[in-house]
Amino acid sequence: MENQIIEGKEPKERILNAAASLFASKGYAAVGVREIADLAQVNVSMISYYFNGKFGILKEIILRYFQEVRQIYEQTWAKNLPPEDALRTIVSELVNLIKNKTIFCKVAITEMPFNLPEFSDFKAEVVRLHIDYIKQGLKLIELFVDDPKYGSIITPAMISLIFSHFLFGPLIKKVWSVETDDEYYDLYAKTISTLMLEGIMGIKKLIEQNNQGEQK
Amino acid sequence: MENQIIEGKEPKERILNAAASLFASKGYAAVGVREIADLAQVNVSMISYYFNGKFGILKEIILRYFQEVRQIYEQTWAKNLPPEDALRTIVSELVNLIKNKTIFCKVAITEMPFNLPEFSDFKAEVVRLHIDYIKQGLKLIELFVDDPKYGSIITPAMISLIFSHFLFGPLIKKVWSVETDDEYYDLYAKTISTLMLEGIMGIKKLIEQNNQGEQK
DNA sequence: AAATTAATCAAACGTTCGTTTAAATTTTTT
DNA sequence: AAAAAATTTAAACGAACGTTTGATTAATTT
Repeated sequence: MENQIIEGKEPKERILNAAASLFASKGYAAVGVREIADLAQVNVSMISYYFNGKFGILKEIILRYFQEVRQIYEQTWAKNLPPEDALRTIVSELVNLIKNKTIFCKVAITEMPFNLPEFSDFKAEVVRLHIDYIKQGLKLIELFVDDPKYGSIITPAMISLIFSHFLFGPLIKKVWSVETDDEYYDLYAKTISTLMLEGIMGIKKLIEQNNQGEQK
Repeated sequence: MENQIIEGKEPKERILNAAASLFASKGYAAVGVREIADLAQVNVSMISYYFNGKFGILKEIILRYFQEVRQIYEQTWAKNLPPEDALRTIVSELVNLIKNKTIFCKVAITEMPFNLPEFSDFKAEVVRLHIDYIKQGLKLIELFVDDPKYGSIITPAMISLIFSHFLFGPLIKKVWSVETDDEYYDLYAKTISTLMLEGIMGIKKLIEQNNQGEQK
């Protein structure tokens, strides 16, 4: 992930892209505003001018991420697909989103587990803002396995599966090198969705076996 | 994740625990040494005395994590289990490790995607140090699906599955609340390993179907 | 008990942090 | 063309950063 000088475009977009690149590489808190300004080739006070401060950049990135994800969900629901196809489509579209906007998505997802004070409030607000389609996503899982306990396990699992290559892939890269072209990401999406679906079917079977065991 | 004042024990352990708690909550870079010292009830210069500085704490945490994981792998190989049982055991043991040492494991795993300069060298060294059992872990996946492309997808997927509840669970908690007792984590381990195994079997089938398709 | 080592402490160091301020410059509007 | 608005700039602010330093205290060794 090279931190190339961000050229062209408007200063605001340059700041956003520079910051995203740096946040994805080092994490939000480890990046200073002067570093962002240098990379974006702007004056440091422009960060306050355009984004009301450093945190404003992070907010913008995360809002954009959630907006993109929302769009994918909404477009998939609009197709009225059967559950399996819906899940495959969502996974495929999400992988595509992450592939095309790796940096933005990585920033959003890697800041999720942290509870910085100012960030907590914002995170709660974003979840509230998007709660409708998050719930619809959960309902999709419930079409397969209708039990909150399993749902609460499977939903985070699905998120992390989709992101797994982008978060942990580089670490494993030390062991082998695989060409990550478009074909790879197609295979990735197919593999992840297969893993999800077959896994969920296996869990469903497990539950049914347990229920039969309990009826005897 | 409450940042309780860390009492008792030796100062060194108190610093370690305080730091781990704060790193897990906010990320390494967002935590200052004075905050750690306050929480651990020590003088700030003791961080340099005992750990040679802030980064030394992070190194210690990550080394301990990898050591624990290594132990799990080694104990599992020593049992000479069939592949399915081996995978289930590893998942179950890893989930248990993370449950019991959530904070330490979370710190280790959430810093993985970042490339802080001093951290990159250390990360590369840790991977080199543990490369033998990392490779054995990859071989376990290859017993199911013997193709580097799939292996390079499935292995990060397995890591992220195991951690999914601990990273993204709190976010989903806004939607529903589930009692996370010991029974929950047993179910979690069983669900994750089932999802993995059934998913891998599904991918295996997919590959075989593709190979049959290519032979015609 | 005295000497040595280890642990703890307060203060300081040099640097960096994000934000603010007011002036200068550029762009847009009248 | 002049006025207003927007953008950019350099400098400064107050705070925080991680580490170092040397003194003090406590623990261990002789």
